[in-house]
Amino acid sequence: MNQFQRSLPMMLYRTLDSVLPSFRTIFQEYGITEQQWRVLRVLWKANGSSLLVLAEATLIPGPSLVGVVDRLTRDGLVERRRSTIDRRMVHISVTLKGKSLEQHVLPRINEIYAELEASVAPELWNSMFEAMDQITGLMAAKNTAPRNP
Amino acid sequence: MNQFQRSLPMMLYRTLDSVLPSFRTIFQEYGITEQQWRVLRVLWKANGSSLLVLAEATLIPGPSLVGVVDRLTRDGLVERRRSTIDRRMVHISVTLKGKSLEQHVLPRINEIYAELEASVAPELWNSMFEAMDQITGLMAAKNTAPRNP
DNA sequence: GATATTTAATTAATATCTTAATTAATAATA
DNA sequence: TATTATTAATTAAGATATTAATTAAATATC
Repeated sequence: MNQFQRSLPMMLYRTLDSVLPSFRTIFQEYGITEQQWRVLRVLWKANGSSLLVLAEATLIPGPSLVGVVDRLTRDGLVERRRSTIDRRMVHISVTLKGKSLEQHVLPRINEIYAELEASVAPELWNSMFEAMDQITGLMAAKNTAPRNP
Repeated sequence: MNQFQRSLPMMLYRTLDSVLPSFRTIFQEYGITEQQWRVLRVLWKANGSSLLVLAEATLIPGPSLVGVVDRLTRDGLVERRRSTIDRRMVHISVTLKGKSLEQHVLPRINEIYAELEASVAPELWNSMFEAMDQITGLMAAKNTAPRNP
């Protein structure tokens, strides 16, 4: 494989492409998308998060998140609530229906997490995470670099 | 950070999110998108590839690739050519305009590849790649598992 | 206290992804 | 050969990404 195929972005894309189908199979059983799962996954632990907080926690860009929450609302899984303290903010909370998915989906997903982790030697797995942490940290610092005033 | 944030998919997404902006800045200078870059990057080395081959090499799904090639054609960077041997196939080749981008874009991108690789200790970098290779290989095997006839 | 600046959410426009279905051509088989 | 199956490309429909602009509310500044 050539330089391009072994570049960091392509390696990351390829790895994602290889692992996502296993998760998607499960999401489809419950009629949700991968992005909807991510939103629910955060709300189960941090119900009532604002859209901005949700965007950061799910890595879903703001403009996309609006649509994701629209469809979750349409399907009766979450509710929008305008903040009374700061009326610019919108809090999202799960409905009973949205909450009830947790006990069904989460165990299945955790199972796959475990399978994946078990498929690589622990030191190798940890090295991979450490490398990604370093890269993410470095790039984040780069994008917060001092700017001309 | 909790279980979810440290899951493999989220780690991969986060890493991609951290490195892609550096590349996109460059692509924008030349008026191309990240996907268009990937197609051109392959064609520069393997001109005349079929759509199917391009899809595999770029990791762009077939239906998306049709649109990407449409816009590359619209912008005069590539051309479609129906195969005379097997008329189901379409060969894509770069125009002079598309070829000329190579010497401008490629060095800039390689520079970033080098910066990224230099930001992590070599053994750690290699471990990360090895881990991703293992995972990709394992999942690929899983999806090629024996099926009931 | 009026104006300017910043922030959270949203909209808009274009591009891409995902899944399923379709079309056209080739290959396989009775 | 006629039929069936397979393959390459495309279309279709809904969901998401990307970038820029907009709206409304809160803060800052004078």
